[in-house]
Amino acid sequence: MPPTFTDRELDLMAILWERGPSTVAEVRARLSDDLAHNTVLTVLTVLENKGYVAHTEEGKSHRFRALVKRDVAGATAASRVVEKLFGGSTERLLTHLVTERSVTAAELRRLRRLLDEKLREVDK
Amino acid sequence: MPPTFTDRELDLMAILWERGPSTVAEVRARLSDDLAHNTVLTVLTVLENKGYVAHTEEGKSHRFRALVKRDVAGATAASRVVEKLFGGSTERLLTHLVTERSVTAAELRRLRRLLDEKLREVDK
DNA sequence: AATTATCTCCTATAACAATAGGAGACGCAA
DNA sequence: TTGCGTCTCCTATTGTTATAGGAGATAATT
Repeated sequence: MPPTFTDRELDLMAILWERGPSTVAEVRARLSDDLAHNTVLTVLTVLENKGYVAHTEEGKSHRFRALVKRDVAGATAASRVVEKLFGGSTERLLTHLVTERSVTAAELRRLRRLLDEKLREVDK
Repeated sequence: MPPTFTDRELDLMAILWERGPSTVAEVRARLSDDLAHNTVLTVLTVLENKGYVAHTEEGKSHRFRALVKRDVAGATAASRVVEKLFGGSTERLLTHLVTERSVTAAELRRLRRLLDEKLREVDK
């Protein structure tokens, strides 16, 4: 039931989330892989059938928009990663992200502030 | 090139990572879905063909072990989630995890310590 | 008006995912 | 020694993913 996407579907969804409602041509232009126009259209139609996007007519073409919010999809995906790849430990994923991926000092500081807030909330 | 798994494959890999080298029967016992013995065997064979697991004979049966380390697979998956679902921002995923998933006070504190270390390293 | 580019719609195909049955080997219990 | 359970091996089915060609409409271009 939670929204889940195949690799290619996710590529397209990412584009819709990033630049908002888009036509096939627009999506296709932003796509890193060079797919046929029809291929993109087909994938979008599949996503539509699954209820994850919808479209409105716009002249000759269709403008597709995401119906699922990125955070919702993100939460689902994050859960799965935590469960299956980090042994169910959110902390382990957090640690991984902080140590293995590049995070700027500013981001680290913001995150620390967030942790402080969280901790205050818990302690009280 | 990076190791990537289908849903079902990931279920099995998770078991191999958790309890180490296992026979089909052992994997099957730990599996939450009730799959036929042969189904499990087939998936393990597929994983073997892909080079992600290997097996050694053990009496009548085979003992399968993961060839890919969980962290490696985890890093790959985490990258993908960050790129496609959190707009490429590691910070956003971190924030999501801290605010939306249950993390204990102890974990928060450990994480804060980690951040402090990281920051000291950067500032210096 | 004729050509060209661009769309959707319908249809198709190859590859892979997911699941499992039956055959035959092999050890163990009765 | 005759089954019974368990195992791998081979094979198969159904569904989904990934990709796209051709037809026909329509808008833009010359």
